[in-house]
Amino acid sequence: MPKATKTRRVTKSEWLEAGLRALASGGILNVRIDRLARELGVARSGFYWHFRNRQDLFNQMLHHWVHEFTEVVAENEEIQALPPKERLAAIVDMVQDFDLARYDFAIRQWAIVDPETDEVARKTFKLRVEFIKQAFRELGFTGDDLQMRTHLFLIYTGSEADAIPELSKARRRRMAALRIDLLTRPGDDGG
Amino acid sequence: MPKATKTRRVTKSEWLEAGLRALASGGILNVRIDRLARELGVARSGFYWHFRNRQDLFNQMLHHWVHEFTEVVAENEEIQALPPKERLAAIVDMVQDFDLARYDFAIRQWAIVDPETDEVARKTFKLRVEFIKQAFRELGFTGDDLQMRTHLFLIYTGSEADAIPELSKARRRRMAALRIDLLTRPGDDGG
DNA sequence: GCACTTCTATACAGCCCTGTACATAAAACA
DNA sequence: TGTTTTATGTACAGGGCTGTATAGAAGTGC
Repeated sequence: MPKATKTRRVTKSEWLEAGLRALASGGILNVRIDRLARELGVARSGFYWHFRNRQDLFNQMLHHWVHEFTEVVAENEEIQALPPKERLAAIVDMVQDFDLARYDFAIRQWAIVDPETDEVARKTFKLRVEFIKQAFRELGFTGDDLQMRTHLFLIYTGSEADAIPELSKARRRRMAALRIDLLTRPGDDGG
Repeated sequence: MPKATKTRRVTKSEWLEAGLRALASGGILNVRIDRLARELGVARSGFYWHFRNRQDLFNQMLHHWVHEFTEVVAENEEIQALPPKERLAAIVDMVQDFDLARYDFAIRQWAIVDPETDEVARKTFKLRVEFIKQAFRELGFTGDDLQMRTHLFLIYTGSEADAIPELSKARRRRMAALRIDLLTRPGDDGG
């Protein structure tokens, strides 16, 4: 029988995850070390063993966010191999299933205030744009039409969870299918 | 020649506007009375003459946000009189011209943390949904298709300024026209 | 000019939060 | 078992921010 430890121990990952939770629910200003410590049930001192200071945690949270989309979606070979329309549908599914947009909101707001975050966020969003644009390009869209469909897809997919939280999963799925149909429908010019 | 006043005077509106600016750029936690005072070039004491406390300012900021959309769009008789597709285009223009979505981001994040704000924000977003849905309904859409188009329009229109800030005004206009064309295009079933 | 209202500066008490120091406990490894 | 690594609790200094008290300055009406 394992003896119950007297003093709780918290790993670096736990601090990072607690920070990310705080970021998602209240923005970067809500990420306060003493509150994370209270939430984790320990004193703050352990935090400074894992991180130099608060800014260090911020940097690592940003880094985590940058790599999440890349690793889960952009470098996912199964998704890459799908034909474009199915690829878009798969991305919508993954964003929903893994809640991949849960920090986007807070990051955007953080970027307004912090230039370094702004630069990193811009690059990351640009990467997403290129990734989605490629799918629509393969479907034959070009120019403003291509750009418009890409933005419409991305903005919706990235904001749905926050903007429409009360939808049933079934209806969400039906509407996602309809949405992808509409977004991939040829234009008036027959292109 | 008007004598230069020695001590600057700040109206209630100025405090409110400064608070809203702080809200837009850093979320509700960024709204700090001493910072507003510094920005306005006065001491904090005047604030407490106009507002009971910080929460009182918060309430009035929320109230301001609620009424902005209603007064500028929903109660605008000229817009109401337009045929549905032109009405949607006019709303897109107004959101852009008056930057009507500038607090939406921050309000959504605020609502995550504060139940009262959540309730008010839900009602306000619901009002917008009903307003836009009416236009798509007049265009003949129903059911999931109606809901899908309404959400797609609203989420995009409400997030564009934050998500795609670097677009030229001309291109933004061209893409808005294309977008409305796509969103109002009949479905596969010919309806 | 004089009272009255409106707003301001200054000062204070108090809480929240960060970062550092340091002694100590628990786990990992020898 | 003893040593090293990995955390932990407690304590302290200091800045940030809120709300209150109070006296005074600037506009407003008479």
